[in-house]
Amino acid sequence: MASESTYLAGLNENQAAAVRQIEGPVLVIAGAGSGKTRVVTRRIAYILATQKAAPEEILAVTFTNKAAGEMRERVAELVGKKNADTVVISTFHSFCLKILREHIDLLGYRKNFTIASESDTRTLLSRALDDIETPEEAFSPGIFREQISLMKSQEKSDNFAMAVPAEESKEEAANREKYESWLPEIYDRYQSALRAANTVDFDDLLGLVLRLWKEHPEMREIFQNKFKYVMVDEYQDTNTIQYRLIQNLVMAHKNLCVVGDDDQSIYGWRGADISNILNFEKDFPGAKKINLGYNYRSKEPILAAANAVIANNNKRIDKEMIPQQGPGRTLDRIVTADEEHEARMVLEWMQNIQRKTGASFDDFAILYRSNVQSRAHEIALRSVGIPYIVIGGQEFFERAEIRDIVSYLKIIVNPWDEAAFLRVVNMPRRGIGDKTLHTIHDLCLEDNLTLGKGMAKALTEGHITGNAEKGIRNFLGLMKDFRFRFKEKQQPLHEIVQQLVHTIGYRAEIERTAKNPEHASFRWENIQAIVKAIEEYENTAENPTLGGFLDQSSLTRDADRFAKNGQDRSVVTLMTIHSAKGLEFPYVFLVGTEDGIIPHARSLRENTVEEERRLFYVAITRAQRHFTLFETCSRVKHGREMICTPSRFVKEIPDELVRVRTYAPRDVIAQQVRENNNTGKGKGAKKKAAKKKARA
DNA sequence: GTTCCCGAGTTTAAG
DNA sequence: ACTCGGGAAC
Repeated sequence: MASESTYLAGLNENQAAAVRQIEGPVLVIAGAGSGKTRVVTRRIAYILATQKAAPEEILAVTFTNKAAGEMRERVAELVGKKNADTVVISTFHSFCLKILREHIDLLGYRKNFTIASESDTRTLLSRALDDIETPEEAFSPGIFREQISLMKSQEKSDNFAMAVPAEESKEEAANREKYESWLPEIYDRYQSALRAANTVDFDDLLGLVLRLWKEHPEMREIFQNKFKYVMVDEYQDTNTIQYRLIQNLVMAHKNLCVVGDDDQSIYGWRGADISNILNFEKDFPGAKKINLGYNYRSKEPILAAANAVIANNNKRIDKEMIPQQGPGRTLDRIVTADEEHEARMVLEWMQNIQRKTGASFDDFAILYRSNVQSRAHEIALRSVGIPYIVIGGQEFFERAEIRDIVSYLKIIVNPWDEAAFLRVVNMPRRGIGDKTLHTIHDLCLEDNLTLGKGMAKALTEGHITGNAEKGIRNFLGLMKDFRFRFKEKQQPLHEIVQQLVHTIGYRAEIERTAKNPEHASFRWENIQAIVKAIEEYENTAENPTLGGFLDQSSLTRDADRFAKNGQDRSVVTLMTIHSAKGLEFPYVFLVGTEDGIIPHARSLRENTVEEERRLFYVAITRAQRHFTLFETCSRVKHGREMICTPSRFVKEIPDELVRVRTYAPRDVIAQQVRENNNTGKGKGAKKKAAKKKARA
């Protein structure tokens, strides 16, 4: 192990101060591009060098797997792989999952619990809604799901008040009150359903650890003693539960270093509480506050634009990043006619830059506010054969066929998993429909039975007959058989899964339901990919089990996967601004810079424009060399063509920092949109022809 | 009486 | 892509 001073080399004064200050509470304000990861990784190495803690006594918590992976890699460069692998570097969710796997029985769950995916929670909520007394009212499960998640992440399981929008009509207020009045019952039913199914949702993962520590203080002590130094990355994004977890953990020694930037707090919608970072010095009296202050990433105009925009926020720590990369090209703002035109201009612009600079595809990122925006750009890129990768959006583990197989595996691991059961009990179809499922469900509710017992009862008491009975028996037999095979461990996991796919006749099912042969082979390839993924897991995990694979896949999105493995060839990256946080690219294109896109329409209703501005700030600060804004004059939303106005944030960038290039006359296009919408049928060739003229 | 199939309208962001 | 509602098919 090198001496302590080794790890201070090459750092600026404040960075070094943050590394050296290992005792007591420390708040590091790490603006965009300030060398945050460098500071955290050096700090870990520094602590090790002082020999005040062993690697396994240091905990670093991040929000994403990607951040954890990168941190681990860079710690390894400093102190070697063996040490780096022993330091506990983990996301909140996987940290908590590990604890629950060992101790959840103290809370009355079984240790083979499964993690409910987002769609699982939707299934359970829909069921709960079916069960309530007044079915004539139309409820959207999504609103309950959102609200329940928010309540859980803010640790307010008894406060059912929903947020009141800035401007709320009488009708909206009545609607909100209707939801509020049902919320306690729905919450209760949903939570019982999760519990009965021996499943936990993502929020429970954190909440249950907190409960464990509260109800079993000796458990908390174990972890308090284990971790002598704790670090939290992206502290501005912590929600109340995460805040309480960290507080509980460091209570005794207060050796806590949090790193964050209030200007990059963009997860308020999922319960992140920016006051956690704003109040840190109050929470931890005597805390050292260190502002990293210098930006090593972006050229001057980029940073100047970002600084100017973010200055319009009221709730923030006043600060301005100081550029270290020298002067550069001003920003460009490209005004286009519609989405297609925008996508073509992105191509043209990219090729321009490539011709002038020789930049590779890897150097470009196309960022957008919402995943739906990616479609137009994918089509355009494909049309000219430019390789690209879309991060996020429809992810591998979210695909229907993958979820089917995963659901089978979940039931094998956890026979009570109702959401998984509902998904596949009739897939491929076994003649089990709504009626049969309701019969079973009602029996379970009535006598408080588990799924398996309810089914057994339904069969023995003759509630289910004919095809449905055959189907259920068939399904139960199948589960029993495969549960046995997995338990025996005579073959590798992936081979048994392959057999499962074969036994249920999934290939035929795909052929039968696919719209065309290409679709069928695509879906079949996905199935092969998951078998491959299991094989890969078996080859890398220390003690591979089916449950272990499920845990891993529940907490990993393929965005992380791609980031880790890297790509052999150079590709353009497409992703949301949210997924781009923490990344940097020489050339960044932000598309759809219109009011209603960013700031998102919903944020205008709900009065959360400051968070949207931070999002815009995050987008700008991803760029190293050059930043380009793209906007359109018209856009099809919900099947109707709409006139767009430039994002208010674009107007907040000082004129001298932007060069505007208009490739479509806004007023002419607005007029056309009005005409098209008036005549009713504006879609198709006619409209496109008119647009082409406008551009010419 | 159930289950199956098809077309319609809709989706803020992530672990 | 996913959920719904109506109507055909079993």
